Amino acid sequence: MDDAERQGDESLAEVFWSVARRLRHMTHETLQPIGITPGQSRAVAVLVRHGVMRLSELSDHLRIAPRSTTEVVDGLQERGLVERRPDPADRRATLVALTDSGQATAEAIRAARHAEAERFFAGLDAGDRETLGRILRTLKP
Amino acid sequence: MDDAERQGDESLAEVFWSVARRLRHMTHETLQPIGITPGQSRAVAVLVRHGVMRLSELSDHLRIAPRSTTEVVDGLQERGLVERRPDPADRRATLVALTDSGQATAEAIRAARHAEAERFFAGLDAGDRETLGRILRTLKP
DNA sequence: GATAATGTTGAGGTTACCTCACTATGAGGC
DNA sequence: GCCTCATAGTGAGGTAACCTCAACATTATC
Repeated sequence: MDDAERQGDESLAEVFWSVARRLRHMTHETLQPIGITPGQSRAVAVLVRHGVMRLSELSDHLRIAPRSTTEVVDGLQERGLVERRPDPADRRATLVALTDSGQATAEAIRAARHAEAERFFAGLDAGDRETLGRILRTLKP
Repeated sequence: MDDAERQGDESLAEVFWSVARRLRHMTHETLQPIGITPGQSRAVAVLVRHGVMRLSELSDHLRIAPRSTTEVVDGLQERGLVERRPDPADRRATLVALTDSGQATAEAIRAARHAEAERFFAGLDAGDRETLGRILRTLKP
C-alpha cells in the first residue's frame, strides 16, 4: 500500500468519527425535549422490539454490564416509563416492562428519531443510503 | 416515505453505531500498548499535521473546550510527548509542541492505526472504501 | 444437602468531557 | 497613560455513562 492509500484509510476512520460526533450531538438534541438519554432510549427500543424481559437479558441486548443496566432501568423507572416485576419463574430475576406511558414515549422517540434520521441523511439519495447500509453492515462484526 | 424506508433510516443510524462501537474498541486496543488514550492520540495527530500551536487553537481542532484541552495536554506532557512553551507573541498564550519522543510516538501511532484501519476495513474493496469515504464526507458538516 | 452458578444491586472508580470563576495579559477608546 | 473590556489558560468542581468487585438471594447440580 502506498502513501495515498494509507492516508485514505486513516482519514476514513477520521471522517467516520466526524460523522459519529455530529450524529451523537443530533441524537442528544432530539431526545432532550423528550427527557430521555440516548442510553435510556436504546433500552426502550429493545423493550418495544422484544417485549418484557429480564434485566440481564436487557444487558445482553444493550451490550453493557448488568450493573449499568440497573442504572438505565432506574432512570426509566423514575420517569415512570418502565416497571420492575418479579420473574415468577425465577425469584432472583427481575422483569422489566414498559408502562403505558413508556409505550407512548417509545412512539414519541420513534417519531423524533425518524425525523432526525431524515434530517441527518437528507444529503443522501436512496442509492447512497442503500450503499452506506450495505457497507456498514459489512463492517459490523 | 413508507414504513420500509423509515425502518431503513433507523437501522442506518443503528448499524452506524454498531460499527462505531467496534471501531472504538479496536482503536482503544490499538493505542493501549503505546500508552496513549484516543483523545491524546487525536491531539498528537493535530500537532503532527499542523505543527506547534496555541492550546486554544488545539481546542478548536479537537472541538473540545479549552479546559479539556488543558487536560489532554497535561497527559501528553506527563508522558513527555509534548512541551508547553510561552508564546513570544502573546504572554497570555501557551504553545504546545511535540517533543522528539512525541514525534517518535506519533510515528508509532500512525503505524499502529494504519494496521488497525487495514484490519478494520479489510472487508471492503478499494471501490467500497472510496464510496464510503465519499458518503461519509457528505454527512460531515 | 453441600457446592457451585446465576441475577441483581451497593459501593466505589474511571474517562472524557463540561461550566464557572479566577488570574494574567493584551487591545482600544479617551 | 489609564481604564475598561476581551482573551488565554487553568483550578475547582460537576456530570454521564460506563466499569469492577463484592454481597446477597436464589436456583441448579452433584
